[in-house]
Amino acid sequence: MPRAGLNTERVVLAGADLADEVGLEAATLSELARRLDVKVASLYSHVRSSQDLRTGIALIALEDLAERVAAALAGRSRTEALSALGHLYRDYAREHPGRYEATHVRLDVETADASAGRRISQMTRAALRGYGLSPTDETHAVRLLGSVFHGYISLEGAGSFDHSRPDSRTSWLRILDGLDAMLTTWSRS
Amino acid sequence: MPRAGLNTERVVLAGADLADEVGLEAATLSELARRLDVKVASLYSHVRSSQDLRTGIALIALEDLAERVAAALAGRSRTEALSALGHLYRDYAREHPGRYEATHVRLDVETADASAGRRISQMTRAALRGYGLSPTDETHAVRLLGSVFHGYISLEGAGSFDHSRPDSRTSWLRILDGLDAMLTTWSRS
DNA sequence: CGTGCTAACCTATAGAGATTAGGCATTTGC
DNA sequence: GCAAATGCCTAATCTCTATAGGTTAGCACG
Repeated sequence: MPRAGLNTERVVLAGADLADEVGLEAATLSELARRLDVKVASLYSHVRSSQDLRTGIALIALEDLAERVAAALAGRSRTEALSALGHLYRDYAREHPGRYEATHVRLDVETADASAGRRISQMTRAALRGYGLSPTDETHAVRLLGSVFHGYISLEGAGSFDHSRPDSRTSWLRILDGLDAMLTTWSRS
Repeated sequence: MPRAGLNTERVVLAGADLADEVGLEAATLSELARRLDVKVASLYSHVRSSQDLRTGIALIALEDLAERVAAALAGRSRTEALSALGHLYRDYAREHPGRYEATHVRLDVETADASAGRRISQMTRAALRGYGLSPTDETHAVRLLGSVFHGYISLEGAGSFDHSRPDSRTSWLRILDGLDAMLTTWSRS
């Protein structure tokens, strides 16, 4: 009988696509095997465990994001950079909900250090340089932005803003605007 | 043989305690049954499903939070109210990580409407009244605060701020301060 | 061409959790 | 002290994860 011709990369990519379709939680090895038309045990030649699959998806997603962040920040600073970042994350989460979810699974320290996550936070920090913050405030700002982006996208994804006016996009624009004003003020305090 | 004397409330409460200990994910009916010294099937007399258990934990947590929010906001407004809210959520998440996690599981519309969640958002809105925002901006502000609180606590819980300076509490204070300044500015725009 | 290695895939097995069906025993209300 | 309701049980079935160990496709090289 013919082989499926899998390897680790293809399995993880298929896992990422599956996660985008059905959610990270429901992206099980069993379902993945079904889609790849292969027995479950066969997948263990390519990934160590289901947790390992999730980690792989997270690493893919972080690479994706790092690439997009780099493109979005090129030639932009302050207001423009902030806005670009905000839209970028929100769009990515809508386009690839499973991958985005994977972005927030807990990674062990070495894996996290070796991931594209570091690059992303460095780029974010660089993008904030235009606000002229102190190094400490720059750290606070990176944490703040991470929190707002993650929090908003997570609540929006959970449907928290579905049943009230105004629509979510309006709030998002207003919030990005507010963050810009806030960072502008910070540089003077 | 003597009975354990369970009912729905006790089961859900034990589930909440278990979730605080081992995390919501790991708070399974099997483990719960073990702790209550009862067979798994017996729990189905009290909860419909493991999803139903999680929903129950979420409702308990929202009630808890509503109570604390009411106490924290009494006699406070603007800066003080905002700060009280921020510390309240962060403390609750540290004290009851499993219950806090449950707070963000997706509830169906009717359940969510009947929960203490509505009360919480109404109280939050009322607490912001002191900033003199337009009704629309008040909505944006409630969404912003929800996002920052949820996002920060979630990232902090995932260990994202563990391996860099300054410590997390310092950022939290700075962020609450920044939000206060931002809302103050909003009222004039 | 054929020998043989390696990677890809398989069967079989086992344990954990969720869920349902159906039965027995303990309480509780009268 | 009896009937009904309640609390708990055994047993069976699914699904998913994981491991052990066996088979074969397909290439690399003589």
